[in-house]
Amino acid sequence: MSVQVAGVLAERGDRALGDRCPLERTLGLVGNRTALLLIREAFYGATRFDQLWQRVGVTEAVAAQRLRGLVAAGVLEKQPYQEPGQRTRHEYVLTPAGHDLTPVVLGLLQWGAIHAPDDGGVAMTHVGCGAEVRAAVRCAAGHDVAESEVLVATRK
Amino acid sequence: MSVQVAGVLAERGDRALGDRCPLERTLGLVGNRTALLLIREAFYGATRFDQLWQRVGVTEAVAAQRLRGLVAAGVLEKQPYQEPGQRTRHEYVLTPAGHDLTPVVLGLLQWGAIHAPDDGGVAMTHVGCGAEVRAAVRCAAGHDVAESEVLVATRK
DNA sequence: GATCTGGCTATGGATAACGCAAGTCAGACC
DNA sequence: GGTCTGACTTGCGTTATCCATAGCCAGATC
Repeated sequence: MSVQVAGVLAERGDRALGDRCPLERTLGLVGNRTALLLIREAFYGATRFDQLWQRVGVTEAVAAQRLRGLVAAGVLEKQPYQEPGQRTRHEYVLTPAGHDLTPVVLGLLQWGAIHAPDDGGVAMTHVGCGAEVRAAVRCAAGHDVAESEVLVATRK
Repeated sequence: MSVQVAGVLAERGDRALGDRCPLERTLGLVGNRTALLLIREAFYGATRFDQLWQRVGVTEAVAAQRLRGLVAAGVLEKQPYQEPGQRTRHEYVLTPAGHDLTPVVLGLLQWGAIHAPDDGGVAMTHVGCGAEVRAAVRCAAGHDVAESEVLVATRK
C-alpha cells in the first residue's frame, strides 16, 4: 500500500526527473548526517557554536561548513547576543523554516526509538497531558490520513 | 523556542554522547540521499529493481548497495513474485517499519514544497476530502502539540 | 544448446564528507 | 601592549559515496 501519485510523477514511467525532482534539492540542503544532527541540537536548545559542534561530535571545521549551509538554506539564522562582560557574539537559532522541520526530526527520533533500539532511543511526551507524542499525518480538515489516502501531485 | 529535554540529554553538558546518541544509528540506516530517495519511490509505489534505480537516477551498483542496507535495516523486504511467462523475481516492498517513515518522507516533501521552491515541489491532498495533507505533531490523547510542549527524555 | 532479459556484482576512478592539527581574528581583561 | 577565549579558517590525509563500464547468473524463449 502506497500513496497515490498524479501528474508528471505518474506519467514519467521509469525515468528519473533529474535535479528538479521532489526531495533532490531538499536533501542537498538538510539531507546529510551532520546537518540533521545540528538541527537536532538546535531543537534541543543549543545555540552557541561550541555547544553545537561538541554535542554533535564533529570537528569545528565540519560544523562551521554545515552551519553556513543551514544559514544559507534559511533553516538557521545568526543573531547577535552579548553576555555581560563578554564581547558581542552570534548564536544560531531556528528560523520558522527550521521549525517547520519539526515533524521530520521528531519522526526520525520516534522511528529510531522504535526500530533502531541501539540508537539511544528517546521517549517524547506532551508536557500538558503526559501522553506520548508522535509525528502524524493529518489533513487541513482535521482528519487522520492513511498513507493510501494521500494524493501526491506535482505543482504547476 | 525549542523542545524540553530531560535525563541524560539535559545532563550531558556540552559533550557528545557518541554513537548511541539518538539519531546516530538511525541516520546511518536511512539518513543518506540515495536511501531516502529510494524510500520516496517505494512510497510512490515502485517495487522493481529497475524502476527504483532508474527513477531515483542512480546507478545499479549504488541502488543495489543501498537496497541491501534498507532490507538489512528492516525498512524494505524482498518478496518473490512472478508475472505470467516470466521467471520468479523479487520485488522490494515497504515493511511496517518502512511505513512508519511516512511522517518523515511526507514532512520532507512538504518542507521542500514550501521552503525549497526549485525542488519540484509537490502538492499533497487527502483523497477523501480534498484538503491539504501535512505532517503534524500530536499526542496519543489527540492534542496538537507545539514544539515547546514536547518533553524529550532518554529511555532507560 | 544458444540467446535474451531482468537483476544484480565487480572494478576503477572522481568527488564529497569527515577527522586531525594548526593558525587566524576580534574584543574583553590585565 | 600583551594575553586569553570563543569562533571560526586552512591544510592535509582518509573514508564514504557516487558514476561509468563491464561482467555474471538464472530462467524463459527460440
